[in-house]
Amino acid sequence: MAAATIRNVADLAGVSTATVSRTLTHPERVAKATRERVLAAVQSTGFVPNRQAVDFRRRATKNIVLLVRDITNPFYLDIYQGVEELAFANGYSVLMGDAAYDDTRVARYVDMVRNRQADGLILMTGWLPESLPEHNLPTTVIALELVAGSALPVVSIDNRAAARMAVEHLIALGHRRIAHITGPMSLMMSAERHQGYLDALAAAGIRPDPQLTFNGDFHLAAGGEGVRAMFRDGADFTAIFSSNDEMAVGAINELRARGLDVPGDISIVGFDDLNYALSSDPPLTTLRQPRREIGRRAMQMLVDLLEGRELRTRHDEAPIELVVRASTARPRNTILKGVGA
Amino acid sequence: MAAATIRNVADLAGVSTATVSRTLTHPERVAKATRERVLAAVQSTGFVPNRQAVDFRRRATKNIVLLVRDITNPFYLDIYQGVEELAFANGYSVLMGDAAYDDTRVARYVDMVRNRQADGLILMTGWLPESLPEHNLPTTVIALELVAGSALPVVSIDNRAAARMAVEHLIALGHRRIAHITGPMSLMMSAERHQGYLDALAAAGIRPDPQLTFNGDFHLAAGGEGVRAMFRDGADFTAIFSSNDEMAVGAINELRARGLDVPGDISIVGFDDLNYALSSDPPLTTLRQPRREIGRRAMQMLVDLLEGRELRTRHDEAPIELVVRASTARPRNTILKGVGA
DNA sequence: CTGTTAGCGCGTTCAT
DNA sequence: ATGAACGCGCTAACAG
Repeated sequence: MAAATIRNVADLAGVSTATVSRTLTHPERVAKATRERVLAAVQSTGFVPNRQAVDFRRRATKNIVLLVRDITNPFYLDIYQGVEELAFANGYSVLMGDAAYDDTRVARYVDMVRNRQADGLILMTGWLPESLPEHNLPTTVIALELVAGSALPVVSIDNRAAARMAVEHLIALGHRRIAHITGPMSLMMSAERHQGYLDALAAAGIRPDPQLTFNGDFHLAAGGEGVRAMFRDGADFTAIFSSNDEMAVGAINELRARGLDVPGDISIVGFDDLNYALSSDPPLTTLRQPRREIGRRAMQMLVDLLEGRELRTRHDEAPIELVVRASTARPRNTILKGVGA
Repeated sequence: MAAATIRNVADLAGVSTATVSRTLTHPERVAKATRERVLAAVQSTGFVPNRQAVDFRRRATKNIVLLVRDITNPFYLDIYQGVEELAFANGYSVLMGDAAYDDTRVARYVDMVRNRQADGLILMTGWLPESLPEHNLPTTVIALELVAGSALPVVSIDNRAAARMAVEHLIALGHRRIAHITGPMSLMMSAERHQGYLDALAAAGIRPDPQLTFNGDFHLAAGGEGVRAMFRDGADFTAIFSSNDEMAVGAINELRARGLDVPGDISIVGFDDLNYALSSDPPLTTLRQPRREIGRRAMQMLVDLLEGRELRTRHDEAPIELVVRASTARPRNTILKGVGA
């Protein structure tokens, strides 16, 4: 049962291959009678166009590459889902690539697009190898993981404003000694979140204490390390803003191990709203990113680009929401003087 | 800077396109002098073979589809990493598909292989639509999520033996009233794990109590539901074996909410060793699956199949390890009569 | 409206 | 050892 080709269909229907092709791609340009004859032949042969041949001829693959910084981060899953959803709706398939913090891997995935294995690229690495100037890139959209100094179209969130919102929540509860566990400072978003933290402090007239900033790496262990480091330095704080949920959980576990209560002794706000946030004990107050929606928008942007449509905007910003759960409360032993609630 | 074609190279080197092609694919069949001339021309034109044309000609795409049951499950991430690692090393790319528990989606991804968008398939759904008899499948390897009655090559673990190991650990600690929160019983692995649970009980001469089995669905909430249901039924137990970590965490949270201590009052063993297990409080005793290695092996098997090599085995079994952490301990108020430790 | 003709870019016979 | 010629399966330009 070798797959039927357009030739078989043409012979069976008594027409040329061109007519079969037309019937399938521009049915309105074919006489009704002919069309029906062709369709019947397609049916009876079980003909399915060879996608490889079609794509070769059209010089398009209908594949796109979604390149992420670190595939083991569950964070990307919902984004993938959003991307896949819109890709599917537009007839595209998604190739997921793992940059794994490695320049050569990024380069190879970019080459896949150049070599016509894919039509476009959604970049979520947060960086671009120096050897790859962006004007030399194929059709690309950046999602979420901003690349410093890039002029490529992007779908993101306002990290600075979001971080500020989180810290303002703590301030409104009455906290003034607030620590920040950051992400890797080489990533633009980490710097922006730290800036938002500083913004909130400044707006409340709180002088930032350098001892209360710990540079983490987004992994669980960094949360505990941060807490340990700050205690070792004799730091004094009643709340922590962690730049992601994973480190927040690490921090909670470390605090617990030291006999401290969350939020009784220390309040914690995370960032992301992963499953972690819900399954942790106590459930985490955190910033929810509309990940799936971000995936959708990025893919829509890429499709628009690929099909030559005008872009509504080159910098799309998705909304962030503060989800208040049980890991934040008023500080103990603090007399609130008309601050917020 | 239109991309150079083989024609340009041939002209520049003063040879035929056939010779250029040969130089690139079978260098030994070309005279040294000619070869060097061709290679120089390749250099100076910056020629890179058009992958689409090559693949079309060779009738291969160098893509494979990794189809998972539910993409939002972080469980698959490490497997993906292993698959991608070996794919990358062998010049393949990975298309990750989300079956989302939906027959038509499975069929669609299978069609992608049929339509030559990919060369092969790694199936991790745990089921196959009835409309897709497996003899009608493209080159396929099953990983981890066994399909009942399938004869396809597979990389998996011994779920039954692993579950037995977990329950024996509890028995060795002195537990005798042990509950089991299962996965969806429509999945073969859930049934196997339950069988392993029964095996361990039987070997220890413990009569299984139907009241102590709760059918979950692998989601966080099911853990809590299981605990609630068993308490409502007046069940009496000192330990729980949960068929995955996520439900184990759900169970812990529910027990805590009822003022019970883990492992003081109730011991819990999970399955998978996801991040959940480490980040939970207390850290979870669980069964570690070598996920990345499983991914590697499955991809190696698929590559072997695709390139016509002999398979070492059609049923590869990866080793499982019991990781003892802090969620299990001896039962309170129980006098151990020479049982294990 | 339909058929003929001409490739897309490459790998591979089959001669030489 | 090399080149001419062919074809993978399909679509698009051009006639008719």
